[in-house]
Amino acid sequence: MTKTTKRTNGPRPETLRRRAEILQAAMEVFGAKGFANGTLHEIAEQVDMTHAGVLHHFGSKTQLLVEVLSYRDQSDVQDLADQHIPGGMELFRHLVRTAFANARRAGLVQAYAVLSGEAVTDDHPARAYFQERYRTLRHEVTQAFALACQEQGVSDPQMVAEASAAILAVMDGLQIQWLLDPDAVDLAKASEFAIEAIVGAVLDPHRRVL
Amino acid sequence: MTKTTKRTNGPRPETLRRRAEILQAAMEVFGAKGFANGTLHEIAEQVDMTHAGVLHHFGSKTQLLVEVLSYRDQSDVQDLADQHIPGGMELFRHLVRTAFANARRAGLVQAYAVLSGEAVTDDHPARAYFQERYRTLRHEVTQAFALACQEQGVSDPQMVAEASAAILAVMDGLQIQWLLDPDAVDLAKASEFAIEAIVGAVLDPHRRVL
DNA sequence: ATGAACTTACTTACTGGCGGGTAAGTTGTA
DNA sequence: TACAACTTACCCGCCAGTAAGTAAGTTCAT
Repeated sequence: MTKTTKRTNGPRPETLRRRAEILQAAMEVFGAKGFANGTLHEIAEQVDMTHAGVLHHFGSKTQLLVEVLSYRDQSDVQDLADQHIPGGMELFRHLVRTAFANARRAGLVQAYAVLSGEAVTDDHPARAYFQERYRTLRHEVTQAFALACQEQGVSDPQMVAEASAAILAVMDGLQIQWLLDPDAVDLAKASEFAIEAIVGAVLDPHRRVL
Repeated sequence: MTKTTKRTNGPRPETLRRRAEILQAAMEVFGAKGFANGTLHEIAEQVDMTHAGVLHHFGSKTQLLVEVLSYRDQSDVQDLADQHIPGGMELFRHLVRTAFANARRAGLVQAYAVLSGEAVTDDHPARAYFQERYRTLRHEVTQAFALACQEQGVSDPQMVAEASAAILAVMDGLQIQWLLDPDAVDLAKASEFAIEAIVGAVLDPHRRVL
């Protein structure tokens, strides 16, 4: 087994491309119709295949969803590989930039909005994924706060935890309002404002307005 | 037709009670499973009926959903009839109180979270409802800001619009995180913090943190 | 180089179950 | 008598999953 190990060849490159196409189509369909309501037939149609063909690659609809989610994460990580993952104040600026970028990617935004909503239903296959995702994101934001706070000589873990969750929450919540009524809400600007407000409140916590 | 006007008697009180039971059950099922995934059978079961019985009252599954939503609004309005609808700063305090109350009503919270997520899918029957709902809520919050701002001599319609959307957004977004991971997020406290931060930023807009 | 042995990427065809909707009957109540 | 509130029974279409077949490609021995 020196060079020509007869090991099961990883799938051919053409196959990999095909799978990526399916994942892409699945993301679109689940985004447009939801997981429960989207059908394998519709996904298959988009890549000129039968639904049985899709099942050949992914085994089951549930498995397909799982792979859609992890695939997207994987490519995101890859995109960030060259750039470094920003920390401290730079992270907040990064989040704002993301909001601006999202305003031009309604499809993607809708997919995450729909699926995260569905995920809170009983025994949903994406529940674990979103649980983990939020946990991770909150952790990252918390770290950023820790760095920023220490520079400013502030420290209040409880408040930072609340603020971290809140920042992710505004972004998500604004997306829903924006998807429902794009003209009524300026996704990018509103996200920027809210993030700034929350970060500001953490760094300068001497206020009581209510 | 003097006393015994043969006018279509409003449905008998017993019937009204039965319908209310169905609406209640439907809210629970749609909340637990989503609209697409929840079944008439399951709803009917909860009120000891067949699914055809439910259809007898509401005609179709879609119609049932619509009536569930308007029914809930109706009772909410009724509950607030004695109390006055708060305005100005009092509204923000009211929202915070609502968040505290919601932390003890996971079922209701889940129903709204699930359905508002589903509503952004293509041609969803609840889309119009949520569109209108958010429009109304934003308007109310905007009014409250207008009042509070004029007391403080601030005015920036653009900012107020963003802040209004943002406040509703945080509340919704936090609900999702909380439903996914109740131990990781303190719904009430985080909502309070975020609302305070955003209101604070509007009333004292001389800051630039990013 | 070539053909046999095997694997991969599908398709066609079928199934089993479900879920919403409908039609026709049954019972109770005004 | 007439209508309201159901139930039973049925239909139809959809959809995930499976099984079996086929046409390519890959591997390998010769």
